Amino acid sequence: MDYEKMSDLMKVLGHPVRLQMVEGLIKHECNVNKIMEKLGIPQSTTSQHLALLKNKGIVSLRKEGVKTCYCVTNDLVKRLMAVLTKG
Amino acid sequence: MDYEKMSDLMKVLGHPVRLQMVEGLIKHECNVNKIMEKLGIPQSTTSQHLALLKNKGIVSLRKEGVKTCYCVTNDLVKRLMAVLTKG
DNA sequence: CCGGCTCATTGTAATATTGTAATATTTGGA
DNA sequence: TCCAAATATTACAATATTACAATGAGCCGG
Repeated sequence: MDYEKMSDLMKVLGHPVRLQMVEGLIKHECNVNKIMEKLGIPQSTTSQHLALLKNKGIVSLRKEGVKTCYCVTNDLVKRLMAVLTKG
Repeated sequence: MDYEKMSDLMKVLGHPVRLQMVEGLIKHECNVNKIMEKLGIPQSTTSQHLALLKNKGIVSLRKEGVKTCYCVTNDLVKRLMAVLTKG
């Protein structure tokens, strides 16, 4: 087991906003505006968290005109979230 | 789902040393000296990480004379680690 | 009671994370 | 081309985390 890599993954999930983002983006993809409205946080903060999730390979994005739609594409993260929501 | 609580849990696992500690302490309980030798880190550092794991309800301890034996008692964490080691 | 062994706590410097405002970029329509 | 909406990036202050040495505290054998 690669502790650096795995702990890095856990660290990204170790923030309430990102955890909520990930939970929502597993259910359905969503653009930045919707996410920031849903979570009630500023646009730059939303964008930064999403950038982090993207860089860690947790979410992927799809451009739809001027909008950017994010969704979770990481299977390991999906399995981890399943454990969290059941427990 | 309590995002604060769950992200807090993930954050604790978001450190390579603690992740390795938890993985080991699921398999068998261990005292501080053994842990620090195994991981090759100073005693105070070891003790601090263990204190954090204890405060977050991830590990429990048992005094055995002058030694302190730690082990993982948190089922949710055990399930999360199972996902990490399989994936 | 003194010694050493085991572990916990504290102090502190270095580093990382976070939140926000300000600014830049990209895109599509008039 | 010019504008506005949507998103990304940057800069920076505030805060949190981290590692380690030093010190403190508890337990036992002699």
